[in-house]
Amino acid sequence: MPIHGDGCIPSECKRAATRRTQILDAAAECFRSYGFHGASIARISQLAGMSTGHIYHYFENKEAIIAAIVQRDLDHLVMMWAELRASCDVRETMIALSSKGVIEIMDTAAAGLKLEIVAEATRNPEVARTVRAADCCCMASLIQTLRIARQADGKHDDETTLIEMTEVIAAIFEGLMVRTIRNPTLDHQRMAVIVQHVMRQIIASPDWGAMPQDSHDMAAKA
Amino acid sequence: MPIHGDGCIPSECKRAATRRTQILDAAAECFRSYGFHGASIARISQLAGMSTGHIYHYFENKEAIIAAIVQRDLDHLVMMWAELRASCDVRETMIALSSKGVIEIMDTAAAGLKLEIVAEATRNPEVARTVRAADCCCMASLIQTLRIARQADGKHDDETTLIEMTEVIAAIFEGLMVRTIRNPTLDHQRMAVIVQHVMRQIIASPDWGAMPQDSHDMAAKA
DNA sequence: TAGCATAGAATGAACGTTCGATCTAGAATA
DNA sequence: TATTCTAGATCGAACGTTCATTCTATGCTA
Repeated sequence: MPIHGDGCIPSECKRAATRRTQILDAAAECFRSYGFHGASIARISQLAGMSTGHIYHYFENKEAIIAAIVQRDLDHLVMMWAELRASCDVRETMIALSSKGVIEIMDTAAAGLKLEIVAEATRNPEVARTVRAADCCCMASLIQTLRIARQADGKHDDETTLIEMTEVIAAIFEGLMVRTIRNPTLDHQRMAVIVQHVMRQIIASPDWGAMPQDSHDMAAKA
Repeated sequence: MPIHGDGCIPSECKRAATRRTQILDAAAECFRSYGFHGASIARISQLAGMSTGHIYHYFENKEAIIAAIVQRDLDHLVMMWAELRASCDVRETMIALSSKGVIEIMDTAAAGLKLEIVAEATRNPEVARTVRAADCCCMASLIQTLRIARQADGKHDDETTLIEMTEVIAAIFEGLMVRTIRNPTLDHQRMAVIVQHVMRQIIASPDWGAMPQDSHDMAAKA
């Protein structure tokens, strides 16, 4: 059993943690370059600077490495949203940070791994569960933040409106991740400005409960 | 050489086309279920109802099958946009069709393959080229459509504004594709209504040239 | 009979994983 | 302090499997 129990000396734990991080960094890079299934343990171990067999001291199998990468990536996301929610002037912070968020989400290398994860979620139930759990956390944070921002405008919405607004915001951000790959000529700075504008619009918009609940358009036929 | 030249009899061509379609359908299904690299020729051939070796009569190798799948998927997309542009009452058609578009893009099975393709585009240059060429066509269609829709409102925008609005619209659609995977509880019909609303807002919004060209916010630090 | 369609076995490379051998650093002992 | 002991860290070869691709043989059709 490579996983250390209670009796481990701190220095040993630290070494193990370092090794694990090494492996995950190498794996992330390989997954980015070759995809989850295209990346081999041989390549990962080579990039991590250790033998192939040694990988199995820290991870049960390749699936476990994928799971750990997904978890680590999503943990980072959840933490970011928690920080935003902890800010004092939520409304302006939200608008200001949205620019930073756009620049970050449009980073091509990072986008590659994120999309790999989402694609994997459509076929790997365990990855799907992890992704959805993290999404719940992030969305809850964002909903809470939006609620406070809108309350600063004297608006008191029902939960549904907040959820829907949050979903649109999330869709724009995650959509930009896809856009930057489909269209690499996209001006990131300009998109950041536009998203700020859209955020202001959404924060200032009237309660979406007023929107028609059903439509008699072409969607009904589908 | 398995690729047939000019001298082929129509019935043979038809047979070959049918076989090719069979293979592509099976491959699409396998790529959806296992990913590009996780899907084996053995599985594809089994689902297509033929031997593994026979696949190579119609495609040079696995890469060629991937390329053909990507091409076919994108051709369909390009055709859809061309149809929209050919419509007479462009503005209302655009708004009405956006609902249908939302429902279609939120189909989980189809989303899986589309995301697989985008993820592959981040690491496979040939797939990237195909994806970007198709995106150019689609976006040009959408820009032209938006121009006509806004002209119906008496608005005459410069190219940059149209491009930017189009990118935001595209981001929302492609973002919803990701959202429906991250959050399967999302109400598709409701999202269709909301997107219609957003489309109306964008078509009616003033020229985005008025928006500040640069921002002195946190994005500048990045 | 000529030529294409098809099957399925054969091939060699690459894969994930296992395993026994070696190394190393610190604890225990003398 | 010098020596021995020991457990985890590390290696790299080996295993069985699966992969993409090729090859050969057989059927079918015109």
